[in-house]
Amino acid sequence: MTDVALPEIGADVPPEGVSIGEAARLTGVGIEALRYYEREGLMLDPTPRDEGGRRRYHERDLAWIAGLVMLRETGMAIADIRVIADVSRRPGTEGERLHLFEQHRMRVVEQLERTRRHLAAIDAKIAAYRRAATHSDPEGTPR
Amino acid sequence: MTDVALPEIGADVPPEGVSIGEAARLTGVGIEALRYYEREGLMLDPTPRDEGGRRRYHERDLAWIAGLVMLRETGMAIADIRVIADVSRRPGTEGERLHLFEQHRMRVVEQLERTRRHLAAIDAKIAAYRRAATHSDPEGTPR
DNA sequence: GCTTGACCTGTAGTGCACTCCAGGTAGCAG
DNA sequence: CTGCTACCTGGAGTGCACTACAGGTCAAGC
Repeated sequence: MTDVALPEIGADVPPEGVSIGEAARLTGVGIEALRYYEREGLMLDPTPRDEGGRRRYHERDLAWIAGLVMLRETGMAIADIRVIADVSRRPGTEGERLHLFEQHRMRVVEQLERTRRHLAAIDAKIAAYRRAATHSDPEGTPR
Repeated sequence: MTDVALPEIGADVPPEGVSIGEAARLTGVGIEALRYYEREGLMLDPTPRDEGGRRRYHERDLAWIAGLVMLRETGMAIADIRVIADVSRRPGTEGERLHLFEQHRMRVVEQLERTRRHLAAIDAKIAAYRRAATHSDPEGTPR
């Protein structure tokens, strides 16, 4: 699993940019998905092309994609990410963007707490099975 | 918290059980999804019926459904839950079940860490936007 | 000059997890 | 008896996020 933090990719991106294949490798996203994201308007601008019409991803593009990954993996839908991309394209919308991120943050925190509770339940189940395994305990054995 | 093995619903379930509508309300799952889960073999047994052929959910059924919700919300696929349901139906498979839960636990922990890192990234973005908002800082402003 | 590989576009297909629908039954209120 | 509501079945439909494919271009290596 590629470790994609945020703005930084952790690899040197040449000033002429990288190919879509390289971008896929660096971000962990997959070529088809990168084109799909672009089609869906998730990129800030259409990715610039070389003379032959092939996409060239620059450092800021990769950083943005890392942000997309972050939003996707925290459960934001493509349509909602598009909203963020749309406002991010327009200057003077910093307050709006802040609001969107704050909103999303709340959902992520909620989700995190929920998952933590579920993890505790899993731990309880594991503990019960361990007890059942060691001193074969017919009562505490869960289904 | 009385029973460690079976998670609690937090409502009294009458001994004759509850209807599917009530079960949906209590578990938060939705009538169609409950029938779907049963069709897909996620329930331990086919839900018992009353004289008229309508499903009656008892406490242990609701507890099991709560477990399904927990597994689903931690990202386990229906097919994988079916595997758990299948082994849980067969006696003497406690070791196998333990293994399945331990495996899932690892994935959940990984997911949790990933989400925590994403949350930190979101916080960083929010902080940057806040800085940009207060003392209009053209450089540190993120996209 | 030919092949290979990576890329391109536009469109179709896939997998998953539900969700809806048509057409029917059972029990209860008025 | 007549609605009305909640439930039933089998099967079709939906929404989402990709993913695959057909048919083509282009640059580099042999």
